[in-house]
Amino acid sequence: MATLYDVCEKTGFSTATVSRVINGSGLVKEATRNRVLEAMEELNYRPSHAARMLAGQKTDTIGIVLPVIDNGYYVKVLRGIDQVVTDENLKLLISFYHSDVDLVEILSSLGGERRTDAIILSNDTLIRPEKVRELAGDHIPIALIGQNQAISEAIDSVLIDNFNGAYSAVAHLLESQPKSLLLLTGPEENHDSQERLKGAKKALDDAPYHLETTILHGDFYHDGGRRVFEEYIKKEGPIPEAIFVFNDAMALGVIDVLNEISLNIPEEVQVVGFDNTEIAQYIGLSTVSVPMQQIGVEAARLVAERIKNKDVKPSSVTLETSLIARKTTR
Amino acid sequence: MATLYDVCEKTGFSTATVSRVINGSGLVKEATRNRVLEAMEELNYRPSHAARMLAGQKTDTIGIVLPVIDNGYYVKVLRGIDQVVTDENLKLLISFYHSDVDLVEILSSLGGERRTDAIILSNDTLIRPEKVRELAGDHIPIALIGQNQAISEAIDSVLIDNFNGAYSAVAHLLESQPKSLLLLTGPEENHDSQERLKGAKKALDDAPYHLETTILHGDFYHDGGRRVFEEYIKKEGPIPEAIFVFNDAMALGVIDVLNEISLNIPEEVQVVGFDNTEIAQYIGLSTVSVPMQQIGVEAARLVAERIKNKDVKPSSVTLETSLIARKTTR
DNA sequence: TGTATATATGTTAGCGCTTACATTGTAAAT
DNA sequence: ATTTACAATGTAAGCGCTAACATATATACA
Repeated sequence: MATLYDVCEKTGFSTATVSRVINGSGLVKEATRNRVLEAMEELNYRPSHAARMLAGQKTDTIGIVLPVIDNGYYVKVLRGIDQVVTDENLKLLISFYHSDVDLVEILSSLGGERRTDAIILSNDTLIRPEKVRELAGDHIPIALIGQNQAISEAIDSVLIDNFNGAYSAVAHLLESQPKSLLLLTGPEENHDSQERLKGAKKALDDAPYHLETTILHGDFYHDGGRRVFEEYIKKEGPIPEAIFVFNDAMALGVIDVLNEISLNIPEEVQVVGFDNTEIAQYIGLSTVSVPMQQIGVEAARLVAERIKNKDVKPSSVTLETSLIARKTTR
Repeated sequence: MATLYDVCEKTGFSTATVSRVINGSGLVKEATRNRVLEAMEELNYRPSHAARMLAGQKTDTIGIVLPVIDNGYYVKVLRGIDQVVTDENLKLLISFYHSDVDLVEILSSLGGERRTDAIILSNDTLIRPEKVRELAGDHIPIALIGQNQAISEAIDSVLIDNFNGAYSAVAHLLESQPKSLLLLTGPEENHDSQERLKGAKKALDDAPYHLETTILHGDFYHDGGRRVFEEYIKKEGPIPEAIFVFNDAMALGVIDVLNEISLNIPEEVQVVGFDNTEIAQYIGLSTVSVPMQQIGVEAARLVAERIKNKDVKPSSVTLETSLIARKTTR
């Protein structure tokens, strides 16, 4: 494996000069540059990333930590990140967290060991910002994806407008004046879910008439949503005329149940989800669209910018959500 | 940021000893180890990954290069890889390739610059194995995912049994003795598609009766499959009683068309796909299941093993596929 | 021709670890 | 008490770059 020294030897130039042509920094005579380039080519030379990292104190890579990715959601986020990572000529180090691995361990490995210049943290499990900083080594930029407002003030973050998304979902449902409404939320401690609930309630407050509404708590998973809904209709009897499910996965579960008991959608029951997943598109579920890829883009931009320009106050960008009316609502 | 020297200073031990406790290599007295550990803790010391890479000549990370990942397919592969990566205490560097980026550039950056100890290459775009080796730097283990046999002999690889998957798909279709069969393949130059075609033809050869069969070439995308099928039925008239589509995405397109012209599935037309994607599960598409996560696991194992033990002959593992009969076939 | 000013290149000291090899400590064997 | 054999620790030379600083060379201007 050829080193920079080999290039020096072959061309007769010093390490400084060769380094300059590699990095395009400093002045180098055209002829010199060419001879060096040529030698590099002939030797099939490639700079050692490790050495550059060590000497240059930067890694040219950003880390992303995601919950297990089955979700489909994060794939798009990843795409968005990749977009800017490619543009900025960075690399992407990815870590998943799940029961087996410790978030703490991941963060201190990516940040503390300086494997990455910045971290994008998609944080489902709540974690305090000071803790994040401490772990990651306190000097390295971090951006949070989809975290709550309180944390956002201390750390760069990209949020989605859960409130308005939910608001418009319920408003849409109310257009046809259903007599009863069911809200199937996510886990109670989940921030997205909380915000969506607020938005939904506000829409109810703003409604021109009062309607009976029930709130059920789910877990954001298909089967969980299905089960909760199933149990509810078994015990409580009357099926609501409109249902706002706080994510698409659970909405699919609800629709399964509805189909099984042969209720017509949207004639007898209307359903709106949240996320706009691929399956939602495919089966024509009315839902609130979340700009997943854009989330990735913004998060990556945030940290890429922060790498270049460290001490700026944390900023938080909130991305709009929008209702997509399809076949499960009228 | 504390360095190893700070730990030395604080404890009075030499770099060698401290390094030993960090790496658990060599003999260290229990008392010494404890004092060092303690000092590391107090200083909040974390070894610099860059320095270790440079000194130790290894990166503890493996690279994965994937085509744009929208696919859903690769998410699972990623999960599988993550599984072993977590076990083996490695990190994962991910690169996507698409029109914007050069596979050549990716490989020489991951391998040539020694950012990774090994590379897993999911190779849709054919590339010659010598080329891969050359680019990646010739010294670093590479595993191919889903490449063709010829290449597999020169490089570690994990394959899926396309032939038997397709065979059983067609065999399944033939059970109900349809009078006509349509094969909607992938791109003609695609290796998976070629193998599936072979398997399908063999099943036809082995069939107890002869039936009219048509072959159409698609592109593995939903819309492409839809279009090809639409054009076919417009021109050719008679709808086949059985259709084997070479992947689920296109199968979904076909089913859309079938629904639009109000044909009953599976009564009038049966459809089998390939891949067993999430949507296929959801809508009940009969299909051939590909053990995607397992592919990731095997690929990662292959390279992890190869990192430890370089000069072993390339091996190739082929994973079984299996037919899953659901609602689109009888 | 001398001096200032840019331009082009070289010298060298790290960056923070690992590891071969050298040294010292200590308990068992003679 | 001396040798022997490990066990425990230390010394120091890299690993392959970057970049501050020093130097040399070319061009401009007086």
